[in-house]
Amino acid sequence: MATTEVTATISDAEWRVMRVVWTLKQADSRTIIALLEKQHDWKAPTIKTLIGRLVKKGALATTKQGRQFIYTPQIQEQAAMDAALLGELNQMCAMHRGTALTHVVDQLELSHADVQTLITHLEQQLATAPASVPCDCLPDDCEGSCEA
Amino acid sequence: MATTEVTATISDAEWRVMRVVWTLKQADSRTIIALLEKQHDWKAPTIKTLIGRLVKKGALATTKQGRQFIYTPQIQEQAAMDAALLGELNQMCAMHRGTALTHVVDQLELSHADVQTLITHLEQQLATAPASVPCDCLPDDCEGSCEA
DNA sequence: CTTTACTGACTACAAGTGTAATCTTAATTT
DNA sequence: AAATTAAGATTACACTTGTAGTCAGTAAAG
Repeated sequence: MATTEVTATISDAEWRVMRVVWTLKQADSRTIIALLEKQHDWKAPTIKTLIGRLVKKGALATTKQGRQFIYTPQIQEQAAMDAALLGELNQMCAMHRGTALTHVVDQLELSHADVQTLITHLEQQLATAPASVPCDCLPDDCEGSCEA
Repeated sequence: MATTEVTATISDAEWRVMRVVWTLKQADSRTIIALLEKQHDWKAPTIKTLIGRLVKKGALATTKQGRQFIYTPQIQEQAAMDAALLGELNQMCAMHRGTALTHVVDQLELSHADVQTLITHLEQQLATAPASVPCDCLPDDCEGSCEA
């Protein structure tokens, strides 16, 4: 099956490559390399390696076009972002996620529309939000307050 | 200097160890190992290795207590969470961060108080929020719409 | 005092990652 | 046709990470 494989694990450096391909929708290696050489001080072979790994991982597809390849993203940017973020949060203490989000929101510059959307979604959650979310760092439930 | 070293890079597996020590405030290896063996199917030596790496990285401090060590976190949990999350977001396209946050918020269970706090902070941002946040995936500014 | 058991140290090892050089083949230029 | 260039493939290599075995020393038990 695997209708939508969001599974591919993309490393930090590879993420940079994906970002330009996502933005361009599709690109040949010459273009990718030119753009990334400007952003980082990466050598061309470094970028080639990253592209190759992304193809092997299934994150980029290739279409032979004459002598070269055209690379196309095989995973959606937004889906990858959502998954990465959620994965990160889910490995942290549940009790502190809310505070982390608040701190992060304070540090980010979000558009007016995004802030508005967030508020709307949060207000909808208010009704059903639990009074508290317990710490889930220990196997049994010490409620985050069992002293050693 | 280095008054507050939030720099230490903590891997996924190491994060699990930190979570129990953060929650217990301090612990000896016996306790850490007992708890983690219950959560994962890790062998004791695996956990010992992780503890050792965290000590080397400066994320845990040791206090000799008789034959054993007492391990104490050297970085704050909330600060580490904030930094990890912000770091993750900052390596993603600025234009899509807001949407990612919305999606993530929809998937998380946050406490009533946390949701309320988030709303408050977001409402404060509304006033100064820019109309839009441009894509920053390309070196020059193609506004996320330059076709290949 | 000797044996046992547990703690921490050392060693191991494959996979992933960041970074890059070199090689090969095919195309472009002279 | 020969020489140069460029694209992708192959190879390299150190460091991190996940996972774990083994060893050594000291304290506890007999």
